[in-house]
Formats: sequence, structure tokens, C-alpha cells
Amino acid sequence: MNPARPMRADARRNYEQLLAVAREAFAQHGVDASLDDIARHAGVGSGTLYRHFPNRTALLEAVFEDRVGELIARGEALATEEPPFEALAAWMRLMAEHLSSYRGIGAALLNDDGTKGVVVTGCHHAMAETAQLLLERAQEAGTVLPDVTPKDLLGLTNGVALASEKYGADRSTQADRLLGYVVEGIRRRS
Amino acid sequence: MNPARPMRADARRNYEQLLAVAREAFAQHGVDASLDDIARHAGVGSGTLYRHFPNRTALLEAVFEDRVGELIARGEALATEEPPFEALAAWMRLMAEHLSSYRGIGAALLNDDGTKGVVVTGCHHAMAETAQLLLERAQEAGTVLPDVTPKDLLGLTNGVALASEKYGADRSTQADRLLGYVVEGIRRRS
DNA sequence: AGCTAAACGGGGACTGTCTCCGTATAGTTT
DNA sequence: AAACTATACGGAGACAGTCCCCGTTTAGCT
Repeated sequence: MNPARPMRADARRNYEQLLAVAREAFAQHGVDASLDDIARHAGVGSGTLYRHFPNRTALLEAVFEDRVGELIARGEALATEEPPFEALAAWMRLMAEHLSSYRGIGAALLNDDGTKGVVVTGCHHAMAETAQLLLERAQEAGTVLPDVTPKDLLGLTNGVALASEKYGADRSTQADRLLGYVVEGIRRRS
Repeated sequence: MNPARPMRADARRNYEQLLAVAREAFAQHGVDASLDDIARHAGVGSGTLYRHFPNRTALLEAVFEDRVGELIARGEALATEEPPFEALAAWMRLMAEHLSSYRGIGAALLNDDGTKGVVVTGCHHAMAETAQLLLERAQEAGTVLPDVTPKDLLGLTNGVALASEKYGADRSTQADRLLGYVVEGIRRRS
């Protein structure tokens, strides 16, 4: 969003309505939900949708931004409340959970090469910073292997979330199970 | 393929031509390559493509079948040539490599719920059997945790392959790196 | 050569994405 | 309140890809 000039009230209203409808649509139909459908349900024209969100990726990013915010907040809270290794493991679980919220979001954000959205770089960057915070803490405590990078963490977690998507109602269970092995794999044993 | 009646020579020729062109197209453009384009390049009409492959998934399965065959063969060879743990790790690496051959194949096969293709169940089943063979061997040798299942292996490996796709030319390196952690995570330590 | 079932090509129905232009309206100034 | 104008709108239609279907062609058999 361009804050250089305040958005008109009607545009702001439409923007929020589009976001609300998109959240529902993506949750229900996955990230491939029809954009024209979303516009229709939001009571706006398709031109309006594209003015606010130039493409599907931009809309996905906007919708996902809340969850990124929560991941960052929880990451920071975990860093003060939990032992280093447990904090990191819990955060990875939370991330996998969020990546399961809209079927296909992991793959969609994954496959973005950065040419369609500027914000995705921001989302990724913000999550990488939180991963870094928790990772360094765990590495300093000697509980995680020293060569593990934030990029590794995001990749492993995203991979697990993606691989678990096909299990529908059981995807959380499966993701937790697979993440159990993954966190063991990055654990340092004295 | 329905073997109940021999396919005519021209149909057989077209089928093979479609497969060959599809391999190239998927390798170059990913699994979303235009099917009409593939038909055109194969020198057949789009109706012909759909007669041989009722949908995109069916074509993907047919194209991927060779690689499944190779994975099974290599799995069996590794089971006789390598120590249990190393055999399993090598096979997982090979599987990740094959899953990277066509951008998006992992996600496409992953998201198939079995309603579009019969064969995908076969591909998955065949790979799960090979995973089972190598897994049991490693578990009997006491080198892999006893509660790991073939489903876990396929999930972890597919997840890693998917998560590495965005790195293009570096995806093999990244996949190997992530798999390194994964195989440590399933390793049993006495 | 004749026959016929298998197989074909490609036009067009269908669906979704996305652009663009005439129209509407929010917000500011007079 | 009226006038002005930049912002924002709606939705028709261009575009691209999927996929069906029907008249035509052809492979294989007698």
C-alpha cells in the first residue's frame, strides 16, 4: 500500500472488503480461487480488484501478511519464554500451521521468483529475521547444529507443510510428525 | 494404457510422440506447459492428446513413469550394494532429484487426490514399496528409528524437493543440504 | 477392392485472467 | 451549496488455455 497520499474512504472500504472475502475464498477453495469470483462476492468490479492487487500473488501476500505478523510476534515471545531449542521447534510448528491455512499458499509463495510482488520479499525477509533470532539463540545454547541457516529452517518447514497438505484434516498431525524428525535432524548432540 | 486390444500403429506413434514432446515441454516450462502447445508440437490435434491422456495429470503420470521405474530399479540395486543407512539416504537423494526434473511435478502429484488418475496411485504405491524395502532393511540394522514409515520418507523427501525448487540451478545443492538434516533426523543412535 | 471400427483434426464452447474507457464520486476549494 | 478535479469505479470484451464433439480419414482385416 502506498501511503504517500491517504486512500479515499470508498477505496479503503473496497480494499478491506476484498481482503475479507479473499481470506474466506482462499481458505475454502485454496489459493486458486477465482479472482473474478472474489471481486463479485466483495461487491466490486474486477477492475477494482486488479487496481488494488495487480495479480494473484499480491492478493495472497496481503492476505498472508497478518499471519506473518503473528509469526513474528510469537517468535519474539517464544524467545523470551521458552528454552532455546523448544522455542525454535514450537515456532517451526506454528509456521507450518500458518502455511497450511490456505491450501497451496506454501507452493504459491515458494514459486514466486520475486518478479510479481515486492512484498513477498518483505514477508520472507521478516520471517527469516525471526528464524535468525531463534536460531542464533539455540545455536549459542549449543542445542542446534552451527551450520544451520534461517534459509534451511524456512525451507524445511515449508517443505513439511507442503508435503502434508494432501492429508486434509490430518495435515496438522502429519506435519507435526514430520517436523519431529526434522527438528531432531538439526539438533546438536554434545 | 488399455492393453485389451492392440493399439493401431498410427495411434501408438502419436502416443509416443506426445510423450516425447511432453517431456521436453515440462522440463522447459514446468508442469503447467500448455497442453494445446504440446499437441501442436507433436503434430497432432488437441482431441488426439485428450484421447490418449484424459487430463494433465494423466500425461504427467505417463511422463513420470520412466523415472518411477528407475527409482525402483535403483532402490533394489542399492539394497544389495550399500549398507542399510547409506542405501536409504542415497535413494532419498535420487528421489528428490527426480522430483526436481519437472518444475511443479512434486506439487502436482502431491495435490492429486486420486480422482483424476488411476496410475498415480500406482506410482505412489510402487515408490512406497521401494521405500519400505530400504526402510525395513535400515530399521532391522538398527540404523533408523523404528517408527519411521514409508509415508514419512516420501513426505519428507517430497517436501525437501518442493522447498528447493525455487533455487533453480542451485536446487540440487539445496535439496542435498536439507536432506542431510532430514536423514540425521530419522537416524537412530544407539 | 471393400468394409468398418479406430483414430483423427480442429472449430468452437467454456472458464478464468486482466485491460481499458466511459462514468461516478470523494474530497477540496470557492 | 456549487464547482472542480483527481481518484476510483464497473464491467464488456480481448486474450489464453482447457477440453468436447462431429464430420472426415485411415489402419487393419476380410
